[in-house]
Amino acid sequence: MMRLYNTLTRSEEPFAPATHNAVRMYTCGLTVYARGHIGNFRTFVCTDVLRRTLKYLLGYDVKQVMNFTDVDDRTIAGAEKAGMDLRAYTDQYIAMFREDAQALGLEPVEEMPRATDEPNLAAMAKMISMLDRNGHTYRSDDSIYFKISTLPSYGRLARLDHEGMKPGARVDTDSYAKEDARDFVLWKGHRDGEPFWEYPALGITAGRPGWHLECSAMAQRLLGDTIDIHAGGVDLIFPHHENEIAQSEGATGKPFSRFWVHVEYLIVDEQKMSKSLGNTYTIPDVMAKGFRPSAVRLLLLSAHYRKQLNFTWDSLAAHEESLRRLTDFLARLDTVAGDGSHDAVQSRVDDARRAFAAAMQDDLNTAAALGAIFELVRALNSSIDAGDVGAGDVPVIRQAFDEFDRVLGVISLRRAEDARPPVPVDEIERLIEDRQAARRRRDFAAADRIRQELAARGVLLEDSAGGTRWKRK
RNA sequence: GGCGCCGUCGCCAAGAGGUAAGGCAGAGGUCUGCAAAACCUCCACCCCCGGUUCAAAUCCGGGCGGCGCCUCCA
Repeated sequence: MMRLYNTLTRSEEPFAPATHNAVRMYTCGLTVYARGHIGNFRTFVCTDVLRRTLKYLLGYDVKQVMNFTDVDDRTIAGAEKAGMDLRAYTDQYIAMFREDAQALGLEPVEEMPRATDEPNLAAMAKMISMLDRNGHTYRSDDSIYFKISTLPSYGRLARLDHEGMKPGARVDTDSYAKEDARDFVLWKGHRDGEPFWEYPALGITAGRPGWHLECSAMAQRLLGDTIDIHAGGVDLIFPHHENEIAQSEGATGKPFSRFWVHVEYLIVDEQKMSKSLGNTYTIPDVMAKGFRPSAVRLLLLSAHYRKQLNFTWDSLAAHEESLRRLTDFLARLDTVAGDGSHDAVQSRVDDARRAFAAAMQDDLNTAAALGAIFELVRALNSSIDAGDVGAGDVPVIRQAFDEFDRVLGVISLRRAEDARPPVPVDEIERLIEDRQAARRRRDFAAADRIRQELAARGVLLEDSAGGTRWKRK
């Protein structure tokens, strides 16, 4: 059974879904007022690996919801500034998210709801009316607030004591009128020029949803009252997730999420990467510097998800190299010539599979899992050199790597990139032919020239006994 | 003022009582027309000081240093 750290209890706990074999998982997605940066994507890559571990390693069915926040102060301000309709404005960033998600090999999740989709707004309105009925709300200045004092368990996730945040704590200076500074808004009263919705039958006058409400409502609508895992970045623990719990549990009286999983920050130059600090890099930024998304994915998985990871260009370059080691090894399997199969190889592969699975089940220890893979690579490279690997072993080895990669999703990603080299494949193949002819007539100057020209265009050639292979730089 | 995390080789990073995985970089070697790849060898008393223990990178106490949350934020 997998062990997973639960922020709610601040400890690792054995994880299994509450019902049957199906995991219901919600991930807080992106607010679509700008292109997501690789810090945002750290969370999404980690939750993707969690999802894949649950699915492919543990055999659960996974139903995952990841939302887009497409109505809030920033999206509204951005749309206004751009002179665009809110929906059209946020569409752009959703499209970019999808591009980047694909580039990083994120497996599509089952649902990607937007806050402003009508069924979601209706669900939010319904949730407010449930909170009304349970006495958790009040109205002020056309807005609707959640009254924290009505919910004694408030602050349990973030471990905040109700009185604790006094001197030095910055107080929310929201211009909406609240009875208590710590109360939060469920529904913001309509202001000129802003989009609004209303549900008079439920006593909800013109306005728009507060940020926290959408996640509670959409999670409930699409996954049910109690879900198995709720995930997001550590920065969401407070106030976002705390408030989600207040809303959902205040409305239903049932526990909202059994596990809370939080991914630590990606930092850059020893500071958190965030849009407000202006130190962000996006996938296009990374590609413009000549790096590939697969290397970003590997970098993001190179450290445990609950530890801060300091992003540097040097470490991205290092991961480009280590990924190359992996793909070089897999390419080498094609050249294995010997016959038969070997027990020693099989058991070495089994050891690695066990180590990999154990690491992933140990609170998603991707760094240790990668260690197991690289140890296997060296052992098998060594065995190949010694002639101790036969053609009969190759499928077993490939199967193991397929298994690793279904979970980590990095090798297949790199292979997809490799399949689109900067020089057309038929041209590469023709040049290899030309070069082989030159080598046969021992015209090494001509052969080297061809290799250098291709290298300058981003394609490397490697000679071996079995022939010449090419790869992307 | 309150709460929390972290400090392991030049860089990245596992390990969480039994004597330091892995990747990148580096040095020497084998192989090769050359190059690349690959392999072999080399490359760490785990921030400091105390304590507990037969045994501590791992536990406890105290320092020092870094980061984060309590405000919008993945």
